[in-house]
Amino acid sequence: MKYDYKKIEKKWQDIWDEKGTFHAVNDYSKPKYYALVEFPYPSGQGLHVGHPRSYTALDIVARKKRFEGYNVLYPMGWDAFGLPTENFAIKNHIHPEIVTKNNIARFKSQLKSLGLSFDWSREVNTTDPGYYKWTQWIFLQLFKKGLAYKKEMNVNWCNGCKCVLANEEVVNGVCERCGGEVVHKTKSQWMLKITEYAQKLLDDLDTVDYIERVKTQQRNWIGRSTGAEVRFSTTQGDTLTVYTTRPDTLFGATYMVISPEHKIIDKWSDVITNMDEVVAYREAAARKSDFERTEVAKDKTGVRLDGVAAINPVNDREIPIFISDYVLVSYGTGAIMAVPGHDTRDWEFAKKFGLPIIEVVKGGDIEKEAFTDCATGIMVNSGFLDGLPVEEAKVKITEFLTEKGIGEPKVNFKLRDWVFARQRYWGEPIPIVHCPVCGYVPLDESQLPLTLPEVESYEPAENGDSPLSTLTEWIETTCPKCGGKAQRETDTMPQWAGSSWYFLRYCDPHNDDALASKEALEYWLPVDWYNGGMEHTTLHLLYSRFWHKFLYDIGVVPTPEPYAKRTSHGMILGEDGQKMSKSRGNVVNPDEVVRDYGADTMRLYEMFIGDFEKAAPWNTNSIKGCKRFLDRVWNLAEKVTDGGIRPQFESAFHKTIKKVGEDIERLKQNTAIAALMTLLNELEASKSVTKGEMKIFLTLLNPFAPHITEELWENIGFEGMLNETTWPKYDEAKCVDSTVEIVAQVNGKVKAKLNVPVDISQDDAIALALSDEKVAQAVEGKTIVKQIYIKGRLVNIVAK
RNA sequence: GCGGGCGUGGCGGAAUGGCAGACGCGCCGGUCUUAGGAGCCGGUGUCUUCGACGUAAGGGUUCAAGUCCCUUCGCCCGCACCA
Repeated sequence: MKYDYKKIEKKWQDIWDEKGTFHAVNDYSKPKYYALVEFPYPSGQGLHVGHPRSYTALDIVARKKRFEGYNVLYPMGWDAFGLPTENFAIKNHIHPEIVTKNNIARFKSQLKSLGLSFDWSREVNTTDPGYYKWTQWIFLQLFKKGLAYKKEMNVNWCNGCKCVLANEEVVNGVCERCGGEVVHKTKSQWMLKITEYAQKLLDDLDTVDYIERVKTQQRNWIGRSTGAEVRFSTTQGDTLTVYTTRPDTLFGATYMVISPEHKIIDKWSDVITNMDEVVAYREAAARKSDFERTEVAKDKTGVRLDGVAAINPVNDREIPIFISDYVLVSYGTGAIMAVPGHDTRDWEFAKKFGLPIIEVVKGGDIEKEAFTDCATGIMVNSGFLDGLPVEEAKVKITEFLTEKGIGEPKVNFKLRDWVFARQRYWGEPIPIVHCPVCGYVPLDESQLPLTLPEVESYEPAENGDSPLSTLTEWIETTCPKCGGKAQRETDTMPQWAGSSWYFLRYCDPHNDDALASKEALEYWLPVDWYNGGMEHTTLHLLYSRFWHKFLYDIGVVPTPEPYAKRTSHGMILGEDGQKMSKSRGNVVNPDEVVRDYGADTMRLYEMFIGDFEKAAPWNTNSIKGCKRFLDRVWNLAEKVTDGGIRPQFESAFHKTIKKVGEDIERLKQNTAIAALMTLLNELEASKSVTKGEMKIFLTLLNPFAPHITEELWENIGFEGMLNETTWPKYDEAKCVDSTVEIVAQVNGKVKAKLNVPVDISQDDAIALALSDEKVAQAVEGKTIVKQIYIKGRLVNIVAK
C-alpha cells in the first residue's frame, strides 16, 4: 500500500471533527491544561507559513498533555476588527462584516487542513456582538472605576488613515498600518489609565514564568525610575517643575529646557521678546514625530526664551530657559534641568549654544565629553554636597529640597496611558452617551451590546471624526441618567480591546449572562502556556495583563495574572533570508505545501526548520527530508511483526521516550524529531520492527504527525484510536548503556577512545587511560600534575 | 543614541564548561534500471599524509571554552533623545 497522505489526512480530520475528539470537557474534577496561541487577524492574504509554527508547537504540547490524562483546552478564534479589513471594505465597497466572514472561512479551512487539535466548538470572534458585548462591558467597568477618562491631549495623527494612533502603534515615525506620515495634533480622546497598574505590572513579572527577554522588554517598557521633582522659580514668578533622576547634580544645572508644547510658553507670550522665533520652532516641532525628533538627535536644535529666566534654587543663579524638541511633553513634567557636565544630550546642546558646563562629580574630563558613568563618583562644586559620594548626595539633596518645600522624591514611569479611541468604523462602539447636562454617561449594562449601525460609507469624516459621526439617527439618543436629549460617542475602540480578554471567553464562550462563568474561570485559569510573537510583548501582552489585573481587582477573574508561562517563536523568513512579503515575492503559500507534501510533512518541517525561538529561512528543498522520513515510517510499518521491544532496542526506546517528552516541554521540537529520525535509522538497519516497538514509535510521533500515525495504528490493528492511548513511560535506569565510550586526553587533547563499564571507578579509568599506547607516549618524560575523571565523559591527564 | 538578541561546514541547525558539527538538506561515489530528478548502500569541516588547524576577530579565566569574562567588528529585532 502507498502512503496516500491526501486520503489519510482528510479521513482523520473528518473523524476527529465528527467525534469532537479534541473538545475540552466541562468536567471540572479532571486535571486541566490550558494551552494558548495568539488568535490571528484574519487578513485577506490568508494563512502565512509563519502562523503554523506557533500553532503546531503548542498543538504538539496539547496532544502530549491529552496523552498524559489532562483535560486540555486548546482553542482558536479571530481577532477580526481592524484597519486592513476596513480599508479593503472602503476600496471594494463590500461591508467589513462580509470581508471578515470570507477571510475567516478561508483561514479556518486552512487551519483545519493542518490537523491542528483546536476545540472548534469554542471558537470566538471579536466582531461578534455576542462577544463585543463583553468587551463593552469591561470598558464600562473601567469607566465606573475611573480608569477610563477623556483627555484633551497631544496625539499621534495619521494623515493617511485620518485617525489617531496609540504611541505604541507608531513605528519608525510612520503609521504602523498605512505607512502614512504621523504628526502631532490635539484631540479629545478616551484614555485608559494603564499607568495606575504600572507598579503591579512590573512587580508581578516576578511571579510568572515568562522567557527572560519578554520580562526584560516589559520592564524596560514600564521603565520605573526614582528621582525627584524640583520646582524652579522664574523671573516671572511662575514655577517650573522638572523631573530628574539626578537631583545630586543640581549645582551643575546651568540652563533649563522645556518641550516646545509646554503650556507656560503661552502664558509668557507677552514677555518673551523673540516670540516669532519660538512660534516658528514650535510649529516645526509639531510637524515632527517623536521618532524624527530622535533621529535628528545628533544635531541639537532649540530656541532660547528671551526675556525670561529660571533661578537655580540651590545657588540662586539665573539660568536661561530654552525650548527644544529633544524634551518631550509626554514624559516627566515636560521640562528638564540641564546638567551638561553629566548628561550627553545636555552636553551637546550646551556646546552648540555656548552654555557653561560645570563639573559636579569628579572623575571625568568634561572638556571632552559629558561624564555620565559617575555613579561611584564624589561631588565637587556643589556647596553642602561637596565630598559626598553620589548616592549619599542624592539622599541629602532630596531631603534638602523637601525641607525647603521646593521638591520631593518622585517615582516615574515611562509607561503612558493608553489612547483608547479610534475615529473608525470597524471597531467596538464605545458605550457612552454625551449629555449636555450630566456629561459622559455610561450606557446601562442591559443595553449591551451596543451594535455597530449600518453605514453607507466607511470613510472617516473630513474632520477626522469617525464614520459613525455622520449617522444622525444613531447618534441622537436620550441620556440614561436624566432622560434628556443626548448624543452617542462616535469613536470606536482600538483593535487591542477585543484581544485583551479573549482567553477568558474561551473558558465559557456561549455564556450570555457573564463574560464567562465563575466556575469555568476558576477551573481553567490561569492559561498554563501562552505562545506568541515578540512583537506583541509590549502591546497586546501588557494590555491584556492590565485588563486581567483590573478584572481581578473587581472580582471577575480568580487570578492576578492571566498567563502562567509565556514563550515566543522566531519569524519564518523567505528563502532569501528576508522577511516574507508580497513586494519581495518570497511568500510561501501553506496550501501548496499541504497539497504537494501533506499536512504531516508540513507540520514536521515547521518544527524541524530550526530553533523555535529564532528566525529561520524557509527552504523548500529541506521539506523533502521530512517527507522521506514519513515515507520510511510508512514502509517500515508494513514490515511489522509480532513481539515486544527487542532487547537490543530497549535502551534506545527508553532514551527516545525521555528525549522526545523533554524536548516537547522545552520547545525543542527540532531535536525531538531528530531523535525520532535516529531511532528510525536504527530500526531500519535491523530490517524489521515489532508491534511493541511500532506502538511506542507511533505514539511518540503522533503529536508531530497525527494523521499518518492514526492510520498506521489502525492498519496494524492496535486497539482503539491512537489519540486515546497514553504517553509511554521510560525507566531512567534503562536509559543508560552498560558500557560507554570515554575519551582519554593529555593536556586537553584527545589521544584515545576507551570502551569502559559505565560505573568504572576513577582510579581504574585513569589507569586504563595511562595504559593506552598513545597516552603513554604523550606523557612520557613528563610529570603528571593532575588527573581528572568525568564520569561517562573523559579522563584528562595534565602533564608537564 | 538607548534597550534586547545573534554570529558554528556549501545550507538549516546539534552540543548540562567535558570527543565541535547530532539530525536533515545539498553534493560526490556505488547499486538497481531501457531510463533516473524514485529507492537503497557508502562518503562528505579545512589543510598535503603521520598529524595539525578549526565555532566572527583579539585577549582572559580554566585541567578543559562554541558555551564564562573583557575588547572589537558585523548582523537582526524593538524604541518614546525618558532627563
